[in-house]
Amino acid sequence: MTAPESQPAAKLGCANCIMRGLGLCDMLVDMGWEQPALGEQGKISQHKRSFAPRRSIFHQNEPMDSVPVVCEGWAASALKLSNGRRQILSFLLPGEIIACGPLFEPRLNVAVDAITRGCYRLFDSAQLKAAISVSSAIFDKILSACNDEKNRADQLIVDLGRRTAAERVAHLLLDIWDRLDKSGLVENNRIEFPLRQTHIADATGLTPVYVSKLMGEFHESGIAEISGRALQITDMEKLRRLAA
Amino acid sequence: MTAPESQPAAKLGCANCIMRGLGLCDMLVDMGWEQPALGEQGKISQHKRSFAPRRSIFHQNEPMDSVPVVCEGWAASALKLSNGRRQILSFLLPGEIIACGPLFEPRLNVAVDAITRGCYRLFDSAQLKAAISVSSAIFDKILSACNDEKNRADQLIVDLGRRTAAERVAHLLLDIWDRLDKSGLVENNRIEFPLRQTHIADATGLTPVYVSKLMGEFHESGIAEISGRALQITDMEKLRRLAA
DNA sequence: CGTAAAATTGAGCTGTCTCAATCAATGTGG
DNA sequence: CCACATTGATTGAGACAGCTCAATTTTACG
Repeated sequence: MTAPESQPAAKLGCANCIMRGLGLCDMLVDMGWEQPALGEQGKISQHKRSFAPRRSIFHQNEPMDSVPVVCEGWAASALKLSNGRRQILSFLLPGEIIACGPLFEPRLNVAVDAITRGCYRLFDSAQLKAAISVSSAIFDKILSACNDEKNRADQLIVDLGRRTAAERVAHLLLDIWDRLDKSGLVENNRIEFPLRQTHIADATGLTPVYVSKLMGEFHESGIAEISGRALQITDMEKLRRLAA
Repeated sequence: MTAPESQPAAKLGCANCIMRGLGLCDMLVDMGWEQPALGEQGKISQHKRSFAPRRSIFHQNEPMDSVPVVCEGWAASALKLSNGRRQILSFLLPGEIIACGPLFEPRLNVAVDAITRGCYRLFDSAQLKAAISVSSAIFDKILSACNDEKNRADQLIVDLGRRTAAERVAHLLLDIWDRLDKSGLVENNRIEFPLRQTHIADATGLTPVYVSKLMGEFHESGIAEISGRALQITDMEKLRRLAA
């Protein structure tokens, strides 16, 4: 399925990213990706595809020669084990690079699952690399995005290795909260929050059943609550203290 | 303390790395780091420092404007929590880059602790970046080293989130085994193995006490054994099966 | 409105931790 | 080269955080 695309939509047709001031799309616009220096026409070829909720978007180790970026909707990158278990590595919010891996090797090292409906774009790896070596601004932007990816991975490692279940969940909620906050998506102390408890469990190394119990406790003690498709943090200070 | 350095020692004075065919030092030699194109004199400035066993080498978030590389000895990169717990992110073997972080931000995002005695070198970040943008071979080598870092982090995340204690330990042993094997450092089915059980515990998110019990079981069932400063794998197939 | 997906609840179990004591190994100074 | 000091490993008893299984209710969605 290809989403309808009527107008140029802020050059890249990635209006959403630009609106939200996030990530790669607007970077490529800002950084002059249209310069003739960058190749024939100066265009970095990119395709737009949409995805349906709960569907698999990419399989683990799928061959891939471009860098995928979420434009709308939420997704998760994960690794899957032979016994059917999965570990979510990170939640992918609109505007975020799904994985930098394909810049350096010809495949995607993770699986990507859709959470909501949405769409993504593919930026050709070779052309991106060319752009990187031409513009030191693009170099910095893209590579520090990879670096952020690594830093978040490290944080998750500490969480899983050395924190209790409650701390991990608290951390996850705050992480997502803060990311959306930066894009001005907090309204009335609430954020859109389409994650199911299964997602939280797979991201924190816990069981859905136990996540349910923890969220129940969070609710009881007036810390935070998920309902509808939204998360409300009712006692931020307590939550931050909990996350240590 | 600065280690004595009598001869040029294979250009970079990093004979050990070169001998073992590992990592950054020999890359810089191979890739023509001496080309005049790379700057005044074409030299990437680098300093050599030694470290004592069990000492802290770098503190978390220490300001840093160069990329550190282990030349001799073993070290570990870790994150530390306020409650005194630590999570080891990776073990650093001779020739390996300690962290790519300083290429992209002016500080080291992790703590680094020595395991054995040894030494490391610092390569100036700015000069490295210049080298990267000049040579696409250096670009590929360094950035795919960062990419490997990320891939290993992802593996660790799955381990901590979705595997049992025994599986994690098995994985760790095999990981180190395979890395040393690639450098031809397996002799008589044994490798040098200077890790204490505390290190294994901090890397796997377990307790030293429990690691001791697991290693006891591994020994009992003829799978693997640590003694002296060496690891011997007595039933590789069983161990690999255990690691799933 | 009906069906599938998600959340909740309770009972019982187990993997891993804590605490504490002991023993072995390693390193240090006299 | 020995005696001591320090660091690391082992063992056992008991506790508990988080899991499994299974039944039930709630929510989401075509």
